[in-house]
Amino acid sequence: MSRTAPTVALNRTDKPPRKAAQNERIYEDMFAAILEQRLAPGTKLSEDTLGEIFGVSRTVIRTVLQRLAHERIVQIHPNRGAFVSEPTPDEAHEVLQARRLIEEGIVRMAVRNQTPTGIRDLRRSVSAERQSLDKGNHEAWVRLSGDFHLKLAVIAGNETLAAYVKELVSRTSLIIVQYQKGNLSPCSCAEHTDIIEAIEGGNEEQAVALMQAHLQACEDQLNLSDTEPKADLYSIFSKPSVKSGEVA
Amino acid sequence: MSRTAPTVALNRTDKPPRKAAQNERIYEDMFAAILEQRLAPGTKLSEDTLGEIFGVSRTVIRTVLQRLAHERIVQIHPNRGAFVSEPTPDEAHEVLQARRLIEEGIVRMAVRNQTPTGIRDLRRSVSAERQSLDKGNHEAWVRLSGDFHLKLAVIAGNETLAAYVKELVSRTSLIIVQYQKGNLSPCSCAEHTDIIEAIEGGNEEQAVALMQAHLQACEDQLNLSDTEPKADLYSIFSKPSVKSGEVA
DNA sequence: TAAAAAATTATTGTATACAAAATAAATAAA
DNA sequence: TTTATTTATTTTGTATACAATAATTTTTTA
Repeated sequence: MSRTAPTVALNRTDKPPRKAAQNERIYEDMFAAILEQRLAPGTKLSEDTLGEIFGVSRTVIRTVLQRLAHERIVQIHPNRGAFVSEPTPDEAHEVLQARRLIEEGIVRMAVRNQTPTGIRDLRRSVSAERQSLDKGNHEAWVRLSGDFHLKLAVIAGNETLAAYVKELVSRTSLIIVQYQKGNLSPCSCAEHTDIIEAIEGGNEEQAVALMQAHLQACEDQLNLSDTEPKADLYSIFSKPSVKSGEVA
Repeated sequence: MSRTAPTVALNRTDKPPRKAAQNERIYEDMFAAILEQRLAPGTKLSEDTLGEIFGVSRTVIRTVLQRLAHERIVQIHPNRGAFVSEPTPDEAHEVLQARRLIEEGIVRMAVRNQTPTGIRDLRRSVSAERQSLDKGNHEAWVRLSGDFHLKLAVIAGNETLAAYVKELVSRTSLIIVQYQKGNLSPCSCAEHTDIIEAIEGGNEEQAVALMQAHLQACEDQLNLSDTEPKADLYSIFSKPSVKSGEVA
C-alpha cells in the first residue's frame, strides 16, 4: 500500500478545517508540491495514499486530480491512475510558443493598464526572486520566477488570459525540470527588471522585444533534441521491450 | 424532483455502452446541448436530474460538471449547484479580446503551416455553414461558425492554443446568445471565405487584418452597454431586493 | 531454467448512504 | 397583510461499499 506513496510531507496544516474549501487547500498543496519539485514528473499519484495523507476520502482527491489534469500538470490514464506530467519535447515547444504569443499581448496591455502599485509589486517580486537565488533556494526561485509573469498578467487586466498564463507558467516549470541543460540557468532577474523598466517607460515595442527574447532564451536553454535518458538507456543496451510507455 | 429538470432530450443514444468513456459521451451531449442553446444560460443543472436522464449516478455527472466548469461553460456555486454560465459584459469583452490576440497568432501559424487538405477542410466547413444558414437552421449555424475557428487552430498545429480557442469559441457562443443585438447577425460566411483566401495566398498581414476585423465585428454586434433585462425590470420599478444575484 | 497461463492482489470506476448546507414551506408575531 | 421565525424538504458534499480493470505473483508446462 505504501509502495507508491510519496514520502514527502504534503500537508502543511493538519488542523481539521471547518469543512469549506477543503479541496481548494489540498489542490494548493499538491500544486505547490509539484511545482517545487517535491513530486517529480512521472510520479504515480495514488488516490488511496493521497487520501490518507490529507485525511480525506478518495472522492475529494479525485476532484483535485481532475482539476490538476485539466491544467495539464497531471496526466490521468484511464483505469491506470494519475501521474505527474512528463511533457514531451513537442509539448515543451508548444508551451513556449503559446507563451510568446500570449505574453506579447499581456505586455502590450500591461503598458496601457499599468499603475504605480502594480509596478511596485513587480519590482518586489523580482527582488524576492533575486534573494532566493542568492540564498541558493532553487525551489523558491522557480516559483517566484513564475510569479513575475503571473503578476504581469494580472496587471494586464484580462482574467481569462491570466488564467492561461498561470497554466502555461506551471507547465513551463515542469518542462524546465525535465529539459534544462545546465544545473542552474543564468539568472533571469536582470531580464525581468529590464522588462519592468520598458513597461514603466511606456516603451511598448521594446518591452515586447525584451519579453520575446526572454522567453526565447528560456526555450534555448532547454535540451529538446534527444529523448529522455530513461528510454535512452534501454535503447543503448538494445533491450527489446521498453516498459516506460506510460506517459507517451 | 422534476422541477428543475430540463425537459429537453439530452441523451441521443440510450443503448447501454460498454462502460468505457461513459463520462466522455455525457460530456459531449451536455456540451452540445449548451452550445446549441437547448440549455439556456442560467439553467440549473441538478445532479440528480441529470443522473436520471443519462442513467448514471451523481458521481459521473459531477465529473462532467466539473469539467464543464473548468471550461467556463458552467458555473458552480458551492453548496448551491451548477448553472449554465451567464457571462457578464466584462467577461464578454475579455473573451473577444483574448480571441483577437490568440487567433492573430493562429492565423500567422496557419499561413506557414497550411496544407491543401487543411484548406479544403476549411472551405467545406464554410459551405456547410452557408447551407445551414440558408435553411434557417440557427443552431447548426452557430456550431459550424465556431467550427471554422477550431479547424483553423488545428491547422496552426499547436494543441495547447487549439484547446484555448475551443474554450473561447464555446464561451463566445454563450455570449452571443445573451448579448446579440439583432435577431440574426449578417452572415459571416463571406468573412470566413476571405480569411481562407488570404491564408491560401500566403498573404499573412491581410489574413491577420481580416481576422481582427471579423472578431471586432462580432464584438460590435453585441449590446454590452446595459445590464441584462431581468435586473433592469426590477430597477425600473424600484424594488429594493433583487433576487437574481445567483451568477454575479 | 524460461516462458506462458492462471490465480491473486491492488487500484480505479461507479453507486449508494449519510451528513451538512441551502432552499422552500409553514407557522407565529407585528 | 406583511414580516420574522421555525420547521420541513430538497440538494449538494463526503465517505464508504462494491464492481471492473489492471498489475502482480504464483503455478504450470515446455
